[in-house]
Amino acid sequence: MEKIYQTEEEFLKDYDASLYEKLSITADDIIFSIATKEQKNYRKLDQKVFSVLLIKRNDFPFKGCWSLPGGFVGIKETIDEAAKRILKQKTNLENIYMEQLYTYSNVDRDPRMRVISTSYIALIDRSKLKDKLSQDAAWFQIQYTETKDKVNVTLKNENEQIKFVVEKKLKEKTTNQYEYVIKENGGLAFDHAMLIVSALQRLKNKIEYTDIIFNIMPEYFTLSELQNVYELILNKPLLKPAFRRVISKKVEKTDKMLTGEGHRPSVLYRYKG
Amino acid sequence: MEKIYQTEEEFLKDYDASLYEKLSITADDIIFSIATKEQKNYRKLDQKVFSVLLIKRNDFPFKGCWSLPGGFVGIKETIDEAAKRILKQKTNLENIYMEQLYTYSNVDRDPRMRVISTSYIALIDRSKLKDKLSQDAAWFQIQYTETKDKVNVTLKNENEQIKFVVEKKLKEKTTNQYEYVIKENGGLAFDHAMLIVSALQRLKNKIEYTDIIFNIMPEYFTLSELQNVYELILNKPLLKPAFRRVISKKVEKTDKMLTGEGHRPSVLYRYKG
DNA sequence: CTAATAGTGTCTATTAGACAGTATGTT
DNA sequence: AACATACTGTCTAATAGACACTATTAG
Repeated sequence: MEKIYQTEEEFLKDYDASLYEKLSITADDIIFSIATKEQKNYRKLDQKVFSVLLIKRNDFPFKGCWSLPGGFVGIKETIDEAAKRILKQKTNLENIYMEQLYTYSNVDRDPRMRVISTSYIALIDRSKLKDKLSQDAAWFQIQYTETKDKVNVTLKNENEQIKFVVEKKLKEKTTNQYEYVIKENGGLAFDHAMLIVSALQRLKNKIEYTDIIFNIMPEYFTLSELQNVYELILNKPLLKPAFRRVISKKVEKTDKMLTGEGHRPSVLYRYKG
Repeated sequence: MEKIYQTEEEFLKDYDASLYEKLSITADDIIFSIATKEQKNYRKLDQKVFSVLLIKRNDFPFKGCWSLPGGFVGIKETIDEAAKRILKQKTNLENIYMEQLYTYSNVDRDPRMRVISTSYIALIDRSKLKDKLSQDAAWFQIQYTETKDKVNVTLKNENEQIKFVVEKKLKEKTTNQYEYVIKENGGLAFDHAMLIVSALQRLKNKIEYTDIIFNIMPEYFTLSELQNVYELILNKPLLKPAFRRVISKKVEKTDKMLTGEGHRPSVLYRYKG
């Protein structure tokens, strides 16, 4: 016969937490940053490069594959804390912009067992990155093309190239929400090709109506550099006068200049928080 | 000595899933809808009412308190499926607009044990609600006022009134993200006051740049009704000509009219998907 | 006729798109 | 000098804000 509890205290004392089936949860970080690639022509501006951090897996499953940095959430830890801990392990950085993206719960995401994964976007200003990356980690340049129903992504580092294709399926027309289905995963672990595309899309959207971009920029930057980063992430060219008009509300001039570039120097700006 | 695995298959066969500490996950639904309250003055338009569905808890913890509909996610079920199952249990509705909101993982959210909760927003067009609600469920009208750093919410049904206050703490200035901290929870279970405020904010944002509102509207509606719903959710009046100009891209005229209202009849429109 | 809402016209202010021009440091 | 980029001016098109007006029905 079931016992009738009169008070919450009494109930909690007897509560058997093992009654419910449990599962494991991981945090996966999609860490983006901007790097600078020097140009050979002394007159040309240095090119900006948009990249994501990947980890070479040292264990099964997917041993030897590249994957997003991730790990199990401890029993006394929030998912946010786990996401930050993983970021710190790989980059030795703290106080970095992070945002929860989505919680994925497909039953067969992980071949080992039932694992739910919450993904986080992190944006790193590389000038803060003083220490070396953890030795299993590497930056991969992101280049992508997008059509109405497909995203093609190429990730490159000095030695390797990963290409994958994700299909966009309209899930909800009222809100333009898509479901992303991996068509070719290019050897990436788990469903990480999909997580990267989701993160890219989120970043691309947010860049249009928030100031999120300043988290990936160094403290001082020229307006051309800033425009360049916008263009890289949005994947389309912007008109200079319009860009300057709009961005001028968000930034402030400093008395610093960027000189020695083989052409007219430019004023350095700063985010007007 | 640790065994060295040569193939993934071999590794998976031996993998002991119990090695990692596990936890439970619940799905919580924040179900919004619009109802119509008849006016006494025959000339006046019926008033729209914005509401959320709450459940009277029949078990500890928080026995007797109102809470959001929620429940544990099964081991063979995705969180999305759980969220839909819960919605169906309480409203007998399927194919309803649902969207994942956030995953909360504070260690002490639930007094019983470590529980992580993923919240979902659902929008219901009440004309689809043919069956009675489950007997522990009730609609509560939402009214709220908002300042720079606080949200005051009143939930009302025929017999009861729940008032709660949630503080807004700016978490990230670049993206205007807030952390919500419950100041008075008005007797709601768990951290549900906070979940309701988060969902309200998300809805309020999305209504401005998506067509999400049409999920809460019946198939045919007048532009005044639609404007009324916008105003209820945004909590601010809109100018009629501007509203009509903008909304005209999203809706189409039908040949139906709404008559018998004590004044000039109005054309019924439909969402132009 | 009147109350109440439906629906339109228009003026102005603001913002976005496009292009052409001028300015300036480095080699 | 010439190259490459910095930076500005201005015209036009599109959009948003504000207000006043006309139109139509039930009672």
